[in-house]
Amino acid sequence: MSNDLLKLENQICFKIYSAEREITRLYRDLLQELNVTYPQYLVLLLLWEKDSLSVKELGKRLFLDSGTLTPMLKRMESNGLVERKRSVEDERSVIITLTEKGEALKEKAACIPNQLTQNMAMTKEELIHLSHTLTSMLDVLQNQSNSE
Amino acid sequence: MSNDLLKLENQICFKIYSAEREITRLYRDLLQELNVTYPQYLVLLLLWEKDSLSVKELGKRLFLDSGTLTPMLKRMESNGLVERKRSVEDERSVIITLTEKGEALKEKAACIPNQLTQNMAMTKEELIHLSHTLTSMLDVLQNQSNSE
DNA sequence: TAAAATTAAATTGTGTACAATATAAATAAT
DNA sequence: ATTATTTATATTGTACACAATTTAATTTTA
Repeated sequence: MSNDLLKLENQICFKIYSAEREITRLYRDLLQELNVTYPQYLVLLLLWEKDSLSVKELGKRLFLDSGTLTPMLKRMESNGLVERKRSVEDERSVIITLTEKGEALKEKAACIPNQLTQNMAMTKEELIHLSHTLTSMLDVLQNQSNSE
Repeated sequence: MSNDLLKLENQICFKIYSAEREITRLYRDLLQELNVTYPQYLVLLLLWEKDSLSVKELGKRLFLDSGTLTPMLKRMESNGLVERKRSVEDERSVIITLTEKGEALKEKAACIPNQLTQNMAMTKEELIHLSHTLTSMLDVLQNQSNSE
């Protein structure tokens, strides 16, 4: 393999690593008013779409385990955004539901995607192509980690 | 703006967030033998290229501040990979240099980019295009954060 | 040159991530 | 039905990441 290609791949990984932090920073600014972090916002997005999800379901959708989710959901609970209740049918499961305050944040958050897209300053074509590239990359990477 | 576009942008940010973690996981597996993390590997890459860099210089290249670097470099020091010494010319600066052990890891790490590229399973054309897209995105985002 | 401003690291505190392990509930197997 | 296995969370410990503040050294400025 050419040295150029090795360097290129190194650069791409570093760029993805850097891009993730830049995007998190963008969201941090926009989410400051809502007093939530980007991962917490991701949880809210799922709950706004369909309230009442188990920790397991959230973890499956966000690719996060209970070691990350449990303390995060407890923080969201103590901030009054969600409630955590053991499922009646299956006492192993914990069901997360939105409080009124958590539900109400949806309106406040409505402007965020718009602002973010403006900050990213990419054409629709670029966005679509990038999305496709990342999807095929994730398909490969996530299948690797699931089939271990 | 169309709702599709808003959703698309949401998805892209989440994909970048997910891709970063998948790549970190790939590196975690490959770097396990070297007993370093991906951010530590990034520091080593810079030092292997040019030994003796200040914390400030490392932070500038990696977009990390002393709050992240100081404890990380201390861990690398206690693992015997680098040395930390106050600069003689400017006592505010701390200069990081490789130990023999840190220098020796370079050989062991030689196979990593190759293995990683195989795992990413992308064509050279895709890699180049992705690199360009991320570069222009980072140019915009990082200039925003620097010009605040 | 003495005071003010700037700079480079370090420190403190909060919030992810994740490996490894523990715990308790549900399901499968004998 | 009892035991074994699996499953869903929780816990523990390590390592980033970053905002905010502190400390000490260097420059700038009055």
